Amino acid sequence: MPDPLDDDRLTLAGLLIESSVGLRSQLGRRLEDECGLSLQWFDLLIRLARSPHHRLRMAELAAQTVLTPSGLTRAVDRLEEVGLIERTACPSDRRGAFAVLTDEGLRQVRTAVPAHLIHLEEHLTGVLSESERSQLKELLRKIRDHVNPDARPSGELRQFPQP
Amino acid sequence: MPDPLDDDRLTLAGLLIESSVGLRSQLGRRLEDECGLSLQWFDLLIRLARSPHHRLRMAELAAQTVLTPSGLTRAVDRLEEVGLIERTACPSDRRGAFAVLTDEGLRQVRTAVPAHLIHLEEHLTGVLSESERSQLKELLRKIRDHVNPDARPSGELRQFPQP
DNA sequence: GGGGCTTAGTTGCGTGTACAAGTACTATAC
DNA sequence: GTATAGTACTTGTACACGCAACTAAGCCCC
Repeated sequence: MPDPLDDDRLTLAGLLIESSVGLRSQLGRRLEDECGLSLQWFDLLIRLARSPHHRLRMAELAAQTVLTPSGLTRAVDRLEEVGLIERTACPSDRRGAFAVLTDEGLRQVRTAVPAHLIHLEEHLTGVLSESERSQLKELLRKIRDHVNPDARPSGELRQFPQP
Repeated sequence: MPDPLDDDRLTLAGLLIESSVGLRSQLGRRLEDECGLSLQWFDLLIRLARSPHHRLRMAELAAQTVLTPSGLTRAVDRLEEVGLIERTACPSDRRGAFAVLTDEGLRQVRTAVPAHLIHLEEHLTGVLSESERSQLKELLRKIRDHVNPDARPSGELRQFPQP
């Protein structure tokens, strides 16, 4: 009788989590050192940068990221304080708010992205062949779609309804 | 000229992080509801359970988990308070401390693991075929070993020097 | 058009975390 | 053998996060 403590699925889950946490910490350190942006901020900024008009509703942004709506509110507060994003009211729904990238915010993302791509290459894609990368992408997409179906775009540009 | 914002590597990194975060939040919720253990605690307990004599040096445990030494100290404090683990002095190095699973701690892990395996099956391995699982495992192992070479065992039982 | 119900976002509060400084011990050098 | 450097862990402090409760606005339906 095999000990359930040795189950293979535990290993797989452990590897997934360790890879991700390890990668995050490496990328975060590099980005912080070289661009003065936390990974969290960079993540929010780049998602806005990739969206039409450089803006997204708070709820959409929250769904795409690691944050709860509450966490996003504070994060956006901080980003607004340093002038990288702004809030604007939604004309068609007065409850809603858009987070909009400022010019300075866009400038910072565009500066940070090339550095980030280098880090990515060093810490992630560098150890994988072309075909491994696409294998991994498909496998992870399955998992992501299953555990968090709301978080569609993370590179896959989806069709946003124009605001 | 392709926009660097659309680079494929960003997608891959995003998928990895989203998968892991999504999985963690699903697993954490289930485990909390059904076993009264946070994923953090479960992670610590299971690592001890898989180690010889059900014990590990604080530094080793910290390296294997998501925590810094400081974070681990508090986490172990809390686990000690509820009687799931204990600290014992290291005879050969009086600076060091072992975290040791108590009988109650071991009991709780052994109770939680079967439930956790079911959750794992539902949220992770269920969407993958046998061959996809082993593909994914090898890919992730490469990444994990690259981003966090200290975190060897997460299923791969390594040979510990006997204390 | 005024009750109920839902949704979008924000705030109060407790908890958990990391960073940096501190303590106690070990190892190295001379 | 004693000064110096390094290691293993712990504490002080500050901050970011999630949960739950709240406000405000939209939606429905009679």
